[in-house]
Amino acid sequence: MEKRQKVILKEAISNYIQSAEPVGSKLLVEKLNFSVSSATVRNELKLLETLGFLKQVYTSSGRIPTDEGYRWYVDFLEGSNGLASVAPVNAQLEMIAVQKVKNTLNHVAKVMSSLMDYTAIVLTPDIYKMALKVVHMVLLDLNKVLVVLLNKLGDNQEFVFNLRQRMSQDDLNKVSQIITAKMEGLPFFESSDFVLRHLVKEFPNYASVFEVLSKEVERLSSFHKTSESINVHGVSKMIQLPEFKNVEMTKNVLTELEENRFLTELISSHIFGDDDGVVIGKEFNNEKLEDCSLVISPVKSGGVQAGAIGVLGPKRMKYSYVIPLVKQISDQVQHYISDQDGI
Amino acid sequence: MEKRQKVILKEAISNYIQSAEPVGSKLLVEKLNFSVSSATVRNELKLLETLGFLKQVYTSSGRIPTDEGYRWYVDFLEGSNGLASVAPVNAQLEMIAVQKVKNTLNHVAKVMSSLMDYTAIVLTPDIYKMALKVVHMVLLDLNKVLVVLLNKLGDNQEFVFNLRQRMSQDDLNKVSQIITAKMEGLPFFESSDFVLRHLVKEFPNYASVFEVLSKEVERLSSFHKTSESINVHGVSKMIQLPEFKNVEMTKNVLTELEENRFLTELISSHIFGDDDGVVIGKEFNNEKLEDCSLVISPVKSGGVQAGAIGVLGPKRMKYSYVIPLVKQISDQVQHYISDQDGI
DNA sequence: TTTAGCACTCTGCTATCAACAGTGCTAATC
DNA sequence: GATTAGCACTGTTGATAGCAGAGTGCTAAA
Repeated sequence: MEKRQKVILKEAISNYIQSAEPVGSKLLVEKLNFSVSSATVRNELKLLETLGFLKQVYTSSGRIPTDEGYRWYVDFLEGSNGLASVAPVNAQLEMIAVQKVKNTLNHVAKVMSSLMDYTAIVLTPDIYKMALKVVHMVLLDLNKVLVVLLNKLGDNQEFVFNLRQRMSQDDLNKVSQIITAKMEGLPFFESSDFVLRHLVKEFPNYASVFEVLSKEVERLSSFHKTSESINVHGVSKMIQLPEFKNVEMTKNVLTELEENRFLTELISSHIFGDDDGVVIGKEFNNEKLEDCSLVISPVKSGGVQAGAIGVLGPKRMKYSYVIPLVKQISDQVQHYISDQDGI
Repeated sequence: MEKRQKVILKEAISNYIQSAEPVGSKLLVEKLNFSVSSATVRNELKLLETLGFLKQVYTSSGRIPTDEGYRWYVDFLEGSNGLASVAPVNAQLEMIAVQKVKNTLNHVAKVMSSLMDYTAIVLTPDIYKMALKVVHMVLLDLNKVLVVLLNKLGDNQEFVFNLRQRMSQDDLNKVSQIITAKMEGLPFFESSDFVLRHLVKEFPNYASVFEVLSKEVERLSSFHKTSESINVHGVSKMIQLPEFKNVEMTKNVLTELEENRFLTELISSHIFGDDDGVVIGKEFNNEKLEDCSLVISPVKSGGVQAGAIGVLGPKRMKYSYVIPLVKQISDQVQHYISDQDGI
């Protein structure tokens, strides 16, 4: 592609992103201060159409970008330094200090959604894959035990279960030590089934606790697997955008946001891949989201996956703003999380 | 109002609820197997319109209910035994056993939304008003402390804070005992500021912990006050209903569901009132919700407020199904919660 | 009190038309 | 060979009109 074509394509796409109106040759000549006529631009546009970057809404309408067009645009922005640098958003993020990672990320999503008209998404840590650091068990009530799992990330997670027989806090301390010794470094929910069964035999006097705990963890796992680990903010602003006049599309997108299994898996898988973290239209491989785009950035802390933040909007998204914003915020959050854990 | 008028009004409203189409005199005669002509029904309809229960969409269209009409209808259903009895929904609710109340209620909302096309809302317990039973503090890390608040309801809530100086678990146990002794029965977040300041003087050797804790609680309070205590399921199904063709209305409702302060307060206040738990259209005193209705039922456990479940839908809601359903489910949940706490 | 009959009103759909934005093509020009 | 002016052509959009249909309100009779 020649330089002029690139300039025209870029201008056409960024114009459409702004106006949501198909752009024509005349407008482009004006915007670009070109010394060529609209007819020349028309020829170029036609070429860009055969290349698959632009399309017409109807015969002899102006052009709008195809998915491939957006993809080229995003790659172009990322290649050249077309991405605006975004000022840190300290002010609103400051209150996030000491918090559980999950709460922190949810708050971040709220702040982020206030900075644009799209939907902010956070994926909170996958507790199943987290390496255990230490287990604490606290006797809350006569027979109610709070289990606190502290992972290597410095983040904690709790759940409660009922004992069948009375135990003292001292006993629970011993049990906690036993479990910690066996499971340190392992992902708790994935390994506990095997380990606990083993412990039942090894420590017959605590067999009852291990059995109950084992069953409880199993039950919790199946419950957690079906429950949300995704959090969403700013839907109401997004659906005011012109593309959401289409009720069918709106319905589809909201459905995917509510029954979030697809998005959860997509984001999870993208976190570990090494792509640019932008998914455009058909790249979702999901009809319900084919009019949308998603910008994702993982949040790590001390080399461990702490979660991810992302932005879902129409394909006609202000990539030049959103991409650096998401990166900026994920960087900041990473610092906050690392700081508070002293890693 | 005479009997025939009541029959006509009831039939008109329930018909509109089913069809979403204005109902006319001819249709009513058919449906009711009346031995009178459509002209007679027309006269009655006119009367019902002057009484304020029905209105026309335009001159000489069929009738649709006014807010007052819906109100009459709901009161009528509740007065007569027009409310269908709903079979218990044990199957899906069984997995909720030992869980924190918050998780339980969220799960219930999901199940409930699967039973209809409206939005299920749950309000989780207001931690600010809960009477404290006991405080546990657990040393998680070198300087990280997990605070566990157990309330009279048997429900627990945790938060984490960082110590300024090293302390042993033994010290923390003492501190926990001191706080528990002072604050038992009080609402923790509302009282802790005052109590903790006092403890700083009373126990100089623990002054530092009490100070840090005090600041932390203050920070957490302001954070929690702005955070959600509401949870929502089934929006995507609801917006497929014909009333949500109107984009403006959809936008309004989604906004209120996202920035849920209004709904949160409304539901909270209704929990303690002694009305029937149905809010219709203008009764919201909120323009954004004036095309909606809300059915709420509180969830109590051992005399204490544990939260609330509700259903938000269009005014044209299947009250005869939703009202008993919500009550049925809230009863069931109440039993589950009470059972698990052994109260 | 009820009803048949009729004029009247407003919607919702379809067709038609003009304005217009923008294209594609051709032939002329640099 | 690249560029451009000119023009015919295409499809959208918005306004307007016409028409069938559903449903009412009113009147006069039963």
